[in-house]
This record gives sequence, structure tokens and C-alpha cells, in this order.
Amino acid sequence: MLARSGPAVCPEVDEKPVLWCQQGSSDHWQVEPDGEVMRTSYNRRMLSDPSPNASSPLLAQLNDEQHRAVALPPEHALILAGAGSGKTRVLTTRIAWLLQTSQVSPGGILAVTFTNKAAKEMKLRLQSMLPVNVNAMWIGTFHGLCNRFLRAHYQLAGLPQTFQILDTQDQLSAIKRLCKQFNVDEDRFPPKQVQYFISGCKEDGQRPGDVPVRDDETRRKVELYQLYEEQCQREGVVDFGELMLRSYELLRDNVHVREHYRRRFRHILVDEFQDTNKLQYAWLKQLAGLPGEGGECAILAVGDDDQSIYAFRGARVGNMADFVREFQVKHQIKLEQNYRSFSNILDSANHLISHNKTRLGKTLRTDQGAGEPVRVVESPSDFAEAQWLVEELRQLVKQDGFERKEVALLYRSNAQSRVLETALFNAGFPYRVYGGLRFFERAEIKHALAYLRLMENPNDDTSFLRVVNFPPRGIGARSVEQLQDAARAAGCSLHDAVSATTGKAGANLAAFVAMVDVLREQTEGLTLREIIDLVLDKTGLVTHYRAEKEGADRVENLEELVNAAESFVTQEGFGRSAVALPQALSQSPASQGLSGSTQADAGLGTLDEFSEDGVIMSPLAAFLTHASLEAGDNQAQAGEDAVQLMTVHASKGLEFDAVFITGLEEGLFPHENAMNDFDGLEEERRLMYVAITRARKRLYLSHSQTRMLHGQTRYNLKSRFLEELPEECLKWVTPKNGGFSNIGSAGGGGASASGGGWPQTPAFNRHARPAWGQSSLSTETYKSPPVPVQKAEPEHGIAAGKNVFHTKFGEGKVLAVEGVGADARAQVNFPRHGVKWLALSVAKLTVV
DNA sequence: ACACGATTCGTTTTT
DNA sequence: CGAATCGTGT
Repeated sequence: MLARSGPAVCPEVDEKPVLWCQQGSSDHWQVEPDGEVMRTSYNRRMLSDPSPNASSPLLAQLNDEQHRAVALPPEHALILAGAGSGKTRVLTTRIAWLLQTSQVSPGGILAVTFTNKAAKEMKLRLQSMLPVNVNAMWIGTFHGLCNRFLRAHYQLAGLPQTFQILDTQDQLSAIKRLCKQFNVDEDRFPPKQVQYFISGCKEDGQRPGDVPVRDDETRRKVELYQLYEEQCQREGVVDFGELMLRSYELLRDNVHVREHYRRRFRHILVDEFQDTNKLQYAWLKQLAGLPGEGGECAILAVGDDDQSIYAFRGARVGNMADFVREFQVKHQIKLEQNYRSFSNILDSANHLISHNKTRLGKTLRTDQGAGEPVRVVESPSDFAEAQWLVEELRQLVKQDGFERKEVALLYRSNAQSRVLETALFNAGFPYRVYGGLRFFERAEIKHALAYLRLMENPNDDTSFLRVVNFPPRGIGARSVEQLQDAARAAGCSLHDAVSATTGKAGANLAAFVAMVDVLREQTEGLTLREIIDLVLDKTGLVTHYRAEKEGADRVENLEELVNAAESFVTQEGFGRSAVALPQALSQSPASQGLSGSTQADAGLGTLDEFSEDGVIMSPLAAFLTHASLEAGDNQAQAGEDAVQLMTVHASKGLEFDAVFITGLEEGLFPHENAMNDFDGLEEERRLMYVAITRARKRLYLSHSQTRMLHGQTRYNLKSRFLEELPEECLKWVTPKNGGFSNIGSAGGGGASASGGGWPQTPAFNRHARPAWGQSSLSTETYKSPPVPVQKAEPEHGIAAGKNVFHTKFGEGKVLAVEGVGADARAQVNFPRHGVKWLALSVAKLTVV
């Protein structure tokens, strides 16, 4: 095996880690210690070693870049994989190659993704490449792997063996319950906001005691966080953030566990690395060990900073630079060959994204020809846009021979789908909408699951409350309240408090608890299918929905739940009674140092203080976990040939022959709300980049002069992104300077094909104004930024460079201060909320 | 306990 | 505009 990372490969370049180097080009990127990306001169020595093993047939079909990535030595590496560059192929081929060349046994591999879909895809592809048991590897989502880990070490993690997982809905209702119990003013502390706060803390790795408290509001929120944690612990449930955080803490605090896994996993592969948050990266660090901590494993991180579109939910692109620095990454490879799109499309994407300032830098290329020009279309209204779309779609299918399912209609926000749907529906054009309620999130399914969860864990108060009176059985709000009081007084779960209640309310409650208890006994030893059938019957759920006039769909869904359970059993191999999870057999501590392929398969290893794998779980428990971690598909009619409607976010990772990007208007795309955030505009631009790169052959960009939003007609300027595309790749299907989007310069664009009746002075969307300092591309003129006032230090004591605290946004750094007296305002960069201008007379800012 | 009007509030999303 | 939640009346 090759030498591990240790001393820097290029001593002459001192400690400065090289973030990027591109073979054959004259420059590369370097990351300064403060994280800033700088361009420096190229150093040929920094190139990664050529592949030691070029003969494998696995590698035959790869291009040079991919080949280098797949055959890297077992050292940390970062692959910057552009859209359509064969990222998943590299990832899976890498694993296959490592196994095939006996560099690692399946048990030594951990591959982590963000979505179940990606994990499934990876396993599937691997299986088609090699005759290998993919279950011997740890392949899954961050949360899925954490769950697996915590199930194995539930005692060390301080969890009951039957711990259940709260999804976002469950978490919110648990928080609402908590707020009610502690008489929290829901106007001052909306449960949603408390939820956001708690999730944010966990993502930052903070327990209640770690959160800096500077004002009463935060203090109260931290109290609630603390209470919420106690509640979850009492009830034996964990939320998504807790899965991550607790796994991280267990690795951090338990040296035996940590050492064990560090010995075990020789190769960690991370997909979509640009989407990792702080905690996920910290978790990876614990698992892999930094250089100098005796880490023995090699991380292969694959990502694309240009496709980072989840900063709004805590993703930190900066993890890429941190990874390179902290792990002393020596191998960095760019995958820039695109196999998806014609060059007009690709050049458009490249040109657009080049407007972003903070990039690692990467330009996609293709061998395919120019292809068709990108069509830009303007419509007078959202309604007309939808009409035109339907016509174009018809033509696309009839004349140009596109398959319907190979066409996607993309939009920035879900609300935009309605007009499109209406038009498609009226035209009788087959379509399919992605997004919305997923299978396991439907109310009737959650009800059924709540019964099942109560059978597994009677202390799950969230589930208890969900179904205690559903279907209605005479247990009203006041009975429940009494029960909650009793439980609180006794410090026990609602289930346990029932026995103490009296009266007819108590009798109803007792009957409910008895029903669940009886079900638990009756279903022992039954198959999962039998269990669920029995529960649906005995709880009266099906009967209840059958009696409802709108309940047919719900009954159907409940029947589908039985099917889902059935296919879960067959797919996951869960039999009748308790079974061991089909996981890899663990290596014993004695196998330390071995990455040999025989060791892991030899038998169940013994571990001193804990058992890692071979977790015993009932099929029901396994199914409930599955339901919590995998929300299920939105719609099942997959086979139908229908045009696909989805948000741009949802389209990431997909590709289509033809793509329509609709609603390209200022305020919508880029979205007005994104403009407040730090990096907001650039993230919107990346989003646009993702949208463009979905298209293989044909791309339409469409915007409308007016749009119905929130029941009001809004007059929007066309998106600045349209101006950021290379003119030579475009074809303006409607006159570029026609219509109202150019009022003020073109002199009243009468060329519009609109139905007339426009107001003389359109009420331009007041939200659409760019923030100060941002370039405005439209013809509208903006006030220039106020001239900074440099006078004597004002009494507020706030000045550029100082750290301040704001009750809502937390701590931030002052970038600039302007104006005096009542007019004074400060520009502050808040890590979680971005850059904001705050009027000092209004905002409560305290210098830290 | 439940039904029906009044209200509020509107990005993006996975686990 | 339309959903989702809220509050009041029976």
C-alpha cells in the first residue's frame, strides 16, 4: 500500500494547501488560510501521481480525468465534478476498482450521499459492475448511516433500543406541545422559529449549553431547546439533527468506538460534498481522523461548488476549502468534460456562472457540436406563457419527435406550477408534477405509523397524541389535557399516566391504551404484512376513511402502505421474526492494520465493549425506521410518458432532452427573498446554472411581463440572468426589445404581442430592487449608494470591523457604517443570515 | 366534538 | 388567489 498523507508532497510550497490544479493549464487556485481563493502560478510537481494500475477493464471507458480520479492512490482527494461530467460513474468505479484490485475489502468502504435515491443508485451501479454484496459496505445517506451507527451503539449513545425518528412534522408538533405545556407566548416564539433555532444549533454542533446567550430572546429559546431535548429523551425519540449530532458526539467522546471505526473504514467517499453542513463535515473528521491524528483512511470527496444551491439550509461550500486544508489534500482533479449538452447550452451555462465571484473555477467543455440555439421567449402574462408552452410542447412531441418524459418544465418556486398545470390539464396534455406531499408524509399514513410506533415504543407521546382520538373515540381536548397534567406531575409518559386517570374519560383512555397493548401482543410473531393489516383493521382507520366522502384516496393509500411493507420485506430481506440486519460483519480489534479482503468476511468479530453490527431488530422496527428516513416517492405513475414539472432544486442531478425554464423574472428568479442573504444572488445564479445544465438538446428560457402572485398582478422586469448569457448562443423568439421590460430605454415598447390594456406606468415590483452595490442590468435606474460619512466616532460605538449582536440575527461583523443620528445605518454580515443593512435607530445592536 | 367562517401568509428541500 | 390555521358557534 502506498504511503499515507503525512509530510507535504511539495515542501517548497510550504504549508499553503493547493486547492486546485489543472493539468495542462497555466494556473491553479490556492486557498489562503483565511479561506480566500487566490490564483497563483502553476506548479507541475503538484500533479497527482499517475495511476499505478491502468490495466483494469473497469477503467477502459473512462476519460483521462475520470481515470486519474478512479485510480488515485489511497490518499485524500477532492474531485471537482462539473454537471454531466460522470460524477456518479467515477464514484462507483472508484469503489469497484478498489475492491477489484484488492486494496480494500467491502467492509472497509463507507460511501455517503444526501438522498436515498443517490445511495440506491450507487448500490445498483456497483452491483452491475462487480459481483459484490453491497450490504457489506456502508453506503447510505448521512442520516441513514448515523441511524445504523446509533442502532449498533444505542446504549453508549444513551438511547433506548427502540428509539424512533421524528420527521420535520413530528418535530414541529413536539415543539408545539412543549410550548403549550410551558405557556410560551406563541406570538413571540412561533414554534416554527423555535424549530428552526433548534435545528440550526444542532447543525452547528451546539447543545443548549454551547449556545452563546446574549439576550432574553435567545435565553428563552435555549431554555426551550433544553426542554425539547429532555422531552425527546424521555419519549425515546430523535430528530434528524439529533441522529447526526449524537453520532458525532459518540465518535468524539468514545475513544474505543472512534478507533474501531477509524481502523475499519479505509476509504470514505462523499458525494455532493458542496452540500455538507458544518456538523456533517465534523462527523467526517471524527470518522476519518485528520492527518496527525493517526487517521488511516482516505477520503474521496466529490462535489461542484457551482452547483451548491443549499446554503439556505446550512450547506457550507467552504467545507471544500477546509477539507483541502485540514486533510492536506494532495490530489485534486477537475472533471470538465461534459457528456450531456450541446455547446450552445454549455456555453450559456459557463458564461452565466462566470459572473459569480466566489468560485473555484472550472469550465465545462463538450465534444458535441453547437446544437440548436437557446430559445428565449417573452410572454405578456403567466397565463399566455403557459398557453405558449402547451403549444410548443405539442410541436416538440409531434413534429420534433421528443418523448414527453424527456421534457422538463422547471420553475423557481412551487407556486408557479399551478398555471402550468391548469393549461396542461385543459389541453389534455399528460404531465407529472414532482414535489408536494410524499407517501409517508400523508396524514392517513402517519396515523397508521403512529399506531405502529406506539406498539414499538409506548412512551412516544407524539404518536400517542396523534392517534389517541383518531378515529374519534370520545377523548376530547380536555381529557387529553388532564392526562398531560397527570403525566407531567408523575414525570412519566402519557401511556403510563393513563392508569391513574378516572371517570368516563379515563375509561376511554384506558380502552385506547388497552387496544394498543393488545395489538402489540397479538402481532407478536406475525409477518409485517399481517401486523399492518391487523392494525388498520382494529384501530378502525380504514373503516373511518371508508365512511368519509373524500376518503377513497386515503383508503387506497392505506392499502398501498401494506404493499410498501411487503416490498420492504422482500427487498430488504426481512423475514418473519427478529432478524439481524444484513450488515457487514465486524472486524475485531485484532484485525487492526489489516485491510485484507478475507478478514471482514471471516465471521462475526468480537468487540470488547460494544457490538457494532448484527443488530437485532424486528421487521416492524426496521420498517418504521425506513418510513422515517425515506419519505417515499411523490407519485407512483412512473411508467407513463408525461412531461415533467418540478422546481429547479428538484431537477438537480437529472437530465432531459428538452428543458423549459419558466418565470425568468426579477424577483422570481433571482428570487427577491434571496437577495437579502449573503451570497444570495450568487446562489440564485448557481441555481440558474443547474437549471441550464439539465438540458441535453434543447433549452427554452421563458419570462413573462406580468404574473399573478398572491392574488395580485405583478409587473416584473426580465431576469438579469438573461443578460448574462452569451448573445451568440441565443435566439430571441420574441423581439428582445419588445414589450414592457424595456420601458424607459426603448421608448414604450409597443411591439408587444400582449392583449393591451397595460397601465402607462407599470408598478414595478418594489421588492425587485437590487441591494446597494449590486449591479443593476435593467433599464431602471437606482439611487446610488449614500456616501459614507467619516466623522467623529458616534455614540453608538458601532464601526466597521466590530462584532455586534442582534436579537434576531445573532452575532455578526460590521462591514460599514453610514449616516449620522437618526439616519445612521450599519452593514452587518451575519453568518447565518447574510449581509444586512440595519438602521441603528431601529435595530437593537450591541457591540460584543 | 366538530363544522364552518375569518384570518393570515405566503422560496428553494432532504433527512 | 388558495392553503392552512384559528376561533367561534352549535
